[in-house]
Amino acid sequence: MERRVRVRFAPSPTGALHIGGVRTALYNYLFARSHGGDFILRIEDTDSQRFVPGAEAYIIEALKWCGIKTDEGVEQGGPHAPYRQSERKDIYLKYAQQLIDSGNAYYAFDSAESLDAMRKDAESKGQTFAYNYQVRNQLETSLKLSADEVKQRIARGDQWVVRFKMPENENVEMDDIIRGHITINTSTLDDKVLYKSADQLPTYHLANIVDDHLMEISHVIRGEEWLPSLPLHYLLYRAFGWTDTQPQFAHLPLLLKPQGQGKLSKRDGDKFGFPVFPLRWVAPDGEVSSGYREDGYLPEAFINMLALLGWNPGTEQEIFSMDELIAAFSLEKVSKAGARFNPEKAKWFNAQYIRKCDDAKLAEYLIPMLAEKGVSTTPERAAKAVSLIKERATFPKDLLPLTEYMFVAPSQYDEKSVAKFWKAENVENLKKLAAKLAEFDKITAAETEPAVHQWIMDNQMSMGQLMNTLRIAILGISQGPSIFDICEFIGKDETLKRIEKAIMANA
RNA sequence: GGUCGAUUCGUCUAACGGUUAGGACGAGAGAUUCUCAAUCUCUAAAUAGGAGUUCGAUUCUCCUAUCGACUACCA
Repeated sequence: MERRVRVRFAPSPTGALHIGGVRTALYNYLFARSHGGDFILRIEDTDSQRFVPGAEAYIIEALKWCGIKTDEGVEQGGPHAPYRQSERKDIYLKYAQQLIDSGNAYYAFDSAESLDAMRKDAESKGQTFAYNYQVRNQLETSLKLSADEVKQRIARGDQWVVRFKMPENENVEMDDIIRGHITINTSTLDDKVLYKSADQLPTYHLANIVDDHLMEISHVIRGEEWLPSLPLHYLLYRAFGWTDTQPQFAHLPLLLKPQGQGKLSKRDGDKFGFPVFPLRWVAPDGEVSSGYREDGYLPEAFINMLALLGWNPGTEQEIFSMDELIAAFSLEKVSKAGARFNPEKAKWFNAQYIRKCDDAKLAEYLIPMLAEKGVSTTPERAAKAVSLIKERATFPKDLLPLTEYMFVAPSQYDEKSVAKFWKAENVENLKKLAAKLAEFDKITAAETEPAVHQWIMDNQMSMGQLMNTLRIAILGISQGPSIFDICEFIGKDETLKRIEKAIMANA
């Protein structure tokens, strides 16, 4: 009997979501959709210290921009609401108590200071302090205090936490969809805190297992940084008696910095000239980080690029729509090693998507940019201009410099181009060409161009020299799409005017 | 330090015991064009090292090296 696929993306609202987090969300989403399952957004705000206002709204907006739609979550609610752990705080203590009653957890009364002291002490001896089976019986815990003593201490307001009682010397056998079988001995693990006294909230470990269970999560797809906690999580499921419905796990490889060492961090984005965040983010301290959206990346390109960072369908296809990603995605094809982020390839993806984009859609980017330059035009004209140059653009902002000369006559002429082509003979021929062009009712690439080419050959002029001289007169520089396409676009009158103006200006 | 994980061109990756180790980005060269892009063609570029297992290892095992994650009353 197959369980319904239900996955969750469970970020902490401690800041902006970086692209590693977006990729985790994406893989969860792709997995859910490809199995006809549910994608749930749960906010894990159990750390009251690190909570950042605005972070949750950012996460929601980022997922929307990416086209990742949530089926249940903080925004739309659902059968397991609420989806914000701070609003679920009442349910966790009960489960912590259940673990204590079954002998799988205990109260510990150590103060933060005494733990610190023990850590320092161990460090000074060159050892690492671990709160485990070796030390827990020497410390103040409910394990050695009587039930009454424990009650009294809690009643009188002593600080306490609930810790998991990690079994001694037991091999935990685990399976990961991406990494395969993993074994670890519990003696290397410590008694993790499950419930914090500081803010009366569960830690990640407890809240995570309880909520995944309650929300009937079938697959946990998360970053590799969680792999070391996997045995704890397995043991927690066992302690609760939930092993039969325990989700399957898949730990994703990390995203690495483009240069140097280490995983991609929130700090290195703008240092290397590319964003690490999907959207622009202004931190509470005022620090601004750039975003893919604001830098001109199309969400489809961004998602396509991200999907292929650590996953590959095994074919040579590289351009995928979201639907195609859903159809092709499988966790088994996710690679095991960390992936270094490549900003150059990200640009290439964007250029591919600009090219695929509708002219009318791109015109929507162009029109306001032209307006800012004092040029007003129709959507049709803008779309036509875009169609001539869109394969040369990487970002929407490239559209303006690429089309501006189609709307405004050049006011200056590129020195190098002039030096190369603006010669007396060429200018004479240009004047003749202007007279020739004047004979046409209107200029079209389809008819005028072959006619002019024939005329140039008949008159034994140099095609390259004359065409580039014309190009300078029309555009001011020797660049751009076919010159007759541009002349057709600006029209016969404007073409002749620009030729005349160029001759005057460069006389 | 300990535990766990990873290791194919500069980068992302394919090849799940038998291939001239493939593709893409980037780089270089050429073709094309009225120019610049684009496009097309071509080139350089990799199995971390060492032992095994096997008729045969990129692929399986072990060791070494390197990188990474984790080692909080953070997630």
